[in-house]
Amino acid sequence: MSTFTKDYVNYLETLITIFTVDKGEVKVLLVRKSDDPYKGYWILPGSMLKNTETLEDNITDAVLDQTGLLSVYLEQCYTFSSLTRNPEDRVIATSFMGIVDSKSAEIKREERPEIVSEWFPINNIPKMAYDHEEVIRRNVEFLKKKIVNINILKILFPSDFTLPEIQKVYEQILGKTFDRRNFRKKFIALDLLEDTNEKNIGFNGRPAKLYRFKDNIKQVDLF
Amino acid sequence: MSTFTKDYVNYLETLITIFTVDKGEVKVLLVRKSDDPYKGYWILPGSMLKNTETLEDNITDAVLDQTGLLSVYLEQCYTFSSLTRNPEDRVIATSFMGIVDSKSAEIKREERPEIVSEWFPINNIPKMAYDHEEVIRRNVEFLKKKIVNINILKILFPSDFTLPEIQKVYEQILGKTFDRRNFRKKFIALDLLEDTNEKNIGFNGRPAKLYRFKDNIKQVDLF
DNA sequence: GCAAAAGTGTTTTCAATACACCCATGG
DNA sequence: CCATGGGTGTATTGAAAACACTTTTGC
Repeated sequence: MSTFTKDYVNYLETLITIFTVDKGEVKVLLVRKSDDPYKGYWILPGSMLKNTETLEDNITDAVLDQTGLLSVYLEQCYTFSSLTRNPEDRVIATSFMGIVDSKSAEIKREERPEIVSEWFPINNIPKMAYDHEEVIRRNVEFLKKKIVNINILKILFPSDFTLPEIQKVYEQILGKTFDRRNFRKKFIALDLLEDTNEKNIGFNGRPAKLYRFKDNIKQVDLF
Repeated sequence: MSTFTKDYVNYLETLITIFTVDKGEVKVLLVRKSDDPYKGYWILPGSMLKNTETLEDNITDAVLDQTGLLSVYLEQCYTFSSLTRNPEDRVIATSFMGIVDSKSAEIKREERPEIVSEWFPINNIPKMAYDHEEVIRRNVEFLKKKIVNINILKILFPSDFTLPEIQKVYEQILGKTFDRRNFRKKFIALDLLEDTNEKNIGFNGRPAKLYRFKDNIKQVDLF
């Protein structure tokens, strides 16, 4: 560990793990690092905190700059302060969890082709720079606690969706499986859904019914 | 808002809300501020982070210095970055929640009479400096989520305790009441308790049975 | 018509709740 | 003996879990 240039912290950075659901898979958004150290490795979006901004302002701007995404749902997760997490300088990192629906994600990508970010399934994370793999792991744990909340589901599924889709998302994030009949029974009993009277055609097997969330739903926790 | 001396953060500080249970009451440990600004107001223990330490090391040392308490159970809660939270400089604060049993707390106080800290019931917090009242509020919310975990109970009640005592702690922290019979039934069904065959004599009414936690108990959540 | 995935209903089990009386101590 | 607080048992309710067959589509 090199000596630091002053007594108190040099830098505080933000990092964010943005989640989405793409074709039934839960994915996170990563950026490829183009310079040393860790050139070619992947990193989480984020930036150094300036004295004129809050952590939340900073990460909101960084997300727009580095991923093109606007209006991502944000929650602060954890602050990492290991002395060895950055080999060059003393950098503390505050991590956030972000949520965005896949349609918004796609639109932004088309508008900003220069962005070198990519979505990775949470079970198939590439080689990460610094301690970012640990940061992702902790943010996934954080999401596990939050996914029971209906608000996050509403962000992941702003438009029509099927019950099997939502069930698969729960199964990936919570790491367990549910009985289809019991899952449906419980979800419908919550009285959050509106039947669109449409079907999810074009796939194998019997088409699933499409639902959407009702407008004014109370804040409830599932599971 | 004054201008800052450089682009990146000047200071990162730690703050801790230490909880204990004293005669059935849930309390937090506060320190009286002896200099301006906010002279005479109360503050949370904590200190400025140096480049040679982690947040966790820093808060552990600060707790020992400022309160005399050793071996406090720690969990990081939240990082506060409002531009106006400190009127003198840009200071970011990472807050921790701490837990200590009342017997350890008392012993340390007797050994360190110069310490100017005091325990306050969580429903009767004095005038706090800076944004420390908000920090306490958020840390109490954090404790609410954690008190369901048996490990924290084991720290609060290392030695013999009665079921009505534990029930009262839950009621204070969660802010609701429980039926005595159902609380007891549920707690005993968890198979965490060992009957000491002793009674809590010297109080009004029928003496309560004294219990202790079994040695090798699995990690479970109540409620 | 067959493979693939979705929809549906019933029974059982267990935890949560509601509730009233008796017991042990201090004063 | 009485006030105070602690201990105990039962009945009800509701949610969770276990479980098998039928339906609709694509090919």
